[in-house]
Amino acid sequence: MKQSALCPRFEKAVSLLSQRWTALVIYQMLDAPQRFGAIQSAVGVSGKVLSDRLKDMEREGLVKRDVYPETPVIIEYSLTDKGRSLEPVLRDIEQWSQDWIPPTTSDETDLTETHQ
Amino acid sequence: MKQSALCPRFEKAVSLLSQRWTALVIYQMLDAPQRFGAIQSAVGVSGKVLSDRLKDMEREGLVKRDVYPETPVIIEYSLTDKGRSLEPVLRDIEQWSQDWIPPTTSDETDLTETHQ
DNA sequence: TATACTTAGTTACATAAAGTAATTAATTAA
DNA sequence: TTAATTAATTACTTTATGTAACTAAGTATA
Repeated sequence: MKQSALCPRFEKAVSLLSQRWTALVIYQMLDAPQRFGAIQSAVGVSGKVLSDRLKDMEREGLVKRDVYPETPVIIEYSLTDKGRSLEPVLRDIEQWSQDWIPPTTSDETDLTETHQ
Repeated sequence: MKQSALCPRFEKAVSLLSQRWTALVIYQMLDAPQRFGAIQSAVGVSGKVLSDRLKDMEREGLVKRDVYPETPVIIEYSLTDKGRSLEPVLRDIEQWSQDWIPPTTSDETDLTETHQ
């Protein structure tokens, strides 16, 4: 049991997005190119896993790594066109979460209700 | 390091969709309610993990499990409204995969090109 | 000059998740 | 009776993720 009847391109896309942290990291980078530490504290991922994930995403052509040889050196991660093209997917997920995930008690500013 | 600055509802939605197999199982069920074995062979997941995943999804209110006491008994899984409401997200991912994931050699019917 | 701090990681180790294969209970078909 | 099917479960292995300490290069501080 290993064969699926699904489109391999779709399966690939899903496997990219279901790597833990990948979607959150891309979402975070929609705002602006960012440094390692900024991404790390924004999404709450460990250094080890973020390091792995950024390498994966670079290999997949979703993220670009730029080294600015200032002093001290600045390493900045940004989305490629391919990475940025996931924005609609992430916005849909964001909207869905507002519609269907109940607010937590700390979300006190919410006035609208979720379904279900 | 464990705190993130992201919306907890969005984080929850992402964590649901980044559970391995969850998106593929929902996608598969968009067609029709289905039995365990049909889902299993359509998406190529092991029985153990599918069993876990269906329980998770039931607990999250995405999937409904119906027992038809025919003989032999038929157990059918279907999407709830909440589960079905993920369809636009999955269609976006599907479209993205067509636009950005290169076809495999076995995708010989493709005439269009991907970017990059 | 020595000490501490920051950044962008890496390493070693522990725990959790997923994969594989065999097994089960209920029922049916040969 | 024996074999097959369905919807799982169990035991075991492999992979992924998490945690915490560490590093190298440079900077700031005492």
